[in-house]
Amino acid sequence: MVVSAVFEVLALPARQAIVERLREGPATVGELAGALGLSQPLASKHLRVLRDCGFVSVRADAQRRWYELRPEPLREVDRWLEPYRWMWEERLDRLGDRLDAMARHENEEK
Amino acid sequence: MVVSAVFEVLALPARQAIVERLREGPATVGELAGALGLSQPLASKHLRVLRDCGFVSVRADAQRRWYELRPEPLREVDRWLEPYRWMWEERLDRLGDRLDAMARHENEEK
DNA sequence: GCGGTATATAACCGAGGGAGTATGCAATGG
DNA sequence: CCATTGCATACTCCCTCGGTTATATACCGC
Repeated sequence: MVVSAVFEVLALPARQAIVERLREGPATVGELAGALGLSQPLASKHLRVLRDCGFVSVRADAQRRWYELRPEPLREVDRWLEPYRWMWEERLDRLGDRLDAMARHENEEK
Repeated sequence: MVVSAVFEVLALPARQAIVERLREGPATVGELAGALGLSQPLASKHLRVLRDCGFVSVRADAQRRWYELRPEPLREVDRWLEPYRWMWEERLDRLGDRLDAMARHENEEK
């Protein structure tokens, strides 16, 4: 999965809203459509895109489909962002601090 | 600046490539176009979009225009990502044992 | 000045994709 | 069984936007 595809998915406010709503927990198509003011087919279409990109997983329950948020695509964005963080995290503005951060990262990875 | 607009900018591989190239330091339009295989007008148009969204700033030097990466939009993405990080980061030790255990349980179910 | 360079912008075109409508289909519960 | 519910898909319309071409503007060296 290329990260630009992830950005493309999030570029649409409707899809971003779905992702944000799913942070609260799994939801069905009808719930999402109702909460976000989308028609049911449109919600289904967006969810299809989200599913194809790994943003969500589906679980069937009778006629209902429970969509759940998956971490991987957002994690990819997080990783893509990594080499830019020095631009706003002032703890790294000195060379010594960079090494310090690397050491901390090692520890955090357990 | 809405974060979905930031995502929209990065959704295009060409613009994402410009951003990545500018991580190495400022560059002129011609340099960027040459390095990324874009026509000059296209590079200018993408840079216009990037400028309108605060991704880059420009400095005039004779006929040259030096474009430089600005942190703010990417920082916005970083902030937007914040409430999702618990999904893949294990650093929940500060939230108490109960939440920590719940998160671990979630991960193991995958 | 004049040619050459570097960039921005306008005009135009074509494809892609978001949104609506209609339909198909499976599972449900009465 | 049959009407209803919940969802997915096909089809269509149409507008946005990426990309090319052409042109305008500003600045340099000579």
